[in-house]
Amino acid sequence: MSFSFEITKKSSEAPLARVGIIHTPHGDIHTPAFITVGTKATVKSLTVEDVSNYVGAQAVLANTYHLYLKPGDDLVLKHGGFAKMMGWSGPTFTDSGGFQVFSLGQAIGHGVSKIATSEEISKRETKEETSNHEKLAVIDDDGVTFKSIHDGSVHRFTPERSMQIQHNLGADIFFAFDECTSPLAPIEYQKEAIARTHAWAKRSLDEHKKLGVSVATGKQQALFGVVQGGAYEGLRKESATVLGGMDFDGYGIGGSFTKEDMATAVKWVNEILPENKPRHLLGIGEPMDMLLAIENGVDTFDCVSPTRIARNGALYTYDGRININNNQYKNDMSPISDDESWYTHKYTKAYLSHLFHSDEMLAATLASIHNLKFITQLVDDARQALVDDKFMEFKNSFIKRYYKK
RNA sequence: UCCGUGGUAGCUCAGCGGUAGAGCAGUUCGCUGUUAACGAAUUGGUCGUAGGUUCGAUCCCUACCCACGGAG
Repeated sequence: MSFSFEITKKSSEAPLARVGIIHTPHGDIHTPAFITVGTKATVKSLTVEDVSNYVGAQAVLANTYHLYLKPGDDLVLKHGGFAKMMGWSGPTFTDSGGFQVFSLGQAIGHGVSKIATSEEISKRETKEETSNHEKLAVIDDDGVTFKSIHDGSVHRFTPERSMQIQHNLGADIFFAFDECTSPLAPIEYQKEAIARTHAWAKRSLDEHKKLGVSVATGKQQALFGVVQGGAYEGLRKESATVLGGMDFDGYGIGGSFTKEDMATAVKWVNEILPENKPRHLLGIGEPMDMLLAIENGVDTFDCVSPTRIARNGALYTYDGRININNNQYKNDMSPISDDESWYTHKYTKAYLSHLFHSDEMLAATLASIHNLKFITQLVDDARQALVDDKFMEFKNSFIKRYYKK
């Protein structure tokens, strides 16, 4: 089976929202779907059985930069791709390394997130000057020079190189090499950056066509272009128009956003992108953000948040986020999750609290299973609500309960 | 019984004439295409007890109590 996308239902309530199926050589993805992140070919602290049986994940996303450095894409290739290496038989994605352009470049050392509040953006000058940290990613028009996070060795990524590595990694769906910009970058810089990203998109596409099927899997891979443009309407629309005109199999919506109106930026883009191709919102995974994005036509998501905050003791619940490390849970005999069908129903909050306070590895595992299940289930439920023409009701009741203060 | 060393935050310890600090633990917050089992903030102490010297003692002196080591 090769790659294709079919829309099985358009929402009667929101003009951009839809339900669909992404067909890949390794199975179908029912959309909207949350894609679990496994950066280094592992969903941190979980086995693939946890990921499929307890989380119910449909697909896994790994990272080009990290696997290229360790263990090396040649070694991943020897396994027949990263999915085989990690024992995952379902659909897979790889990110291109474009996010590391930001996270190891502008972001490093001064705690800038790709999502900034409008207040932070208005104070951008003061924040940008505090760059006493050496950048590990330096951009030029042809590509990016990275310094390894492991040993400082120098590595060169170009669109072509990213494609070659991703062909070795063998994901069903992979992304063009792009430049993820800082939300604090001024519009002049964002303009330069999307010009680069568009040129790199074309080069990515050309190289992918030249390479043919994945050497790792022998399967045809689907390439998604990545829309940039930050929080600027004109740039987002321009990027969607330019990339939408290229022959990609689908689209990633990447880059930085303003916290308060991410959904607006998604809407600008999705009104322009070809309707019949899937849209992946890169690196977004907070409940509210996802629901608004689904409403505005996003099909898939990936995000490190569920697993990262899990390892640090934060859990999603339908009544909002909790920190299981808090004193009140030491004696809380209620189950981690209320739903009896969830794996984490069998354990008490007091037990998980104990595991965290004792620095036990199982703490990360149970918390990660729980958070991934929560987020995956949320998107699955949203999909069902779309099918049932009850999306707005579903969204509003979830938000009312989750964000009540 | 004698000699020695030491008793400072819950723990391990630093400080040494001007009424105290660190790390960890504790408490709380933050993490959105993973440089993250990470980062940040913050609560804890009449410095073993009782005297003495001194303008002033956690610090110097004496006695006592406790712990550890050595001798017997």
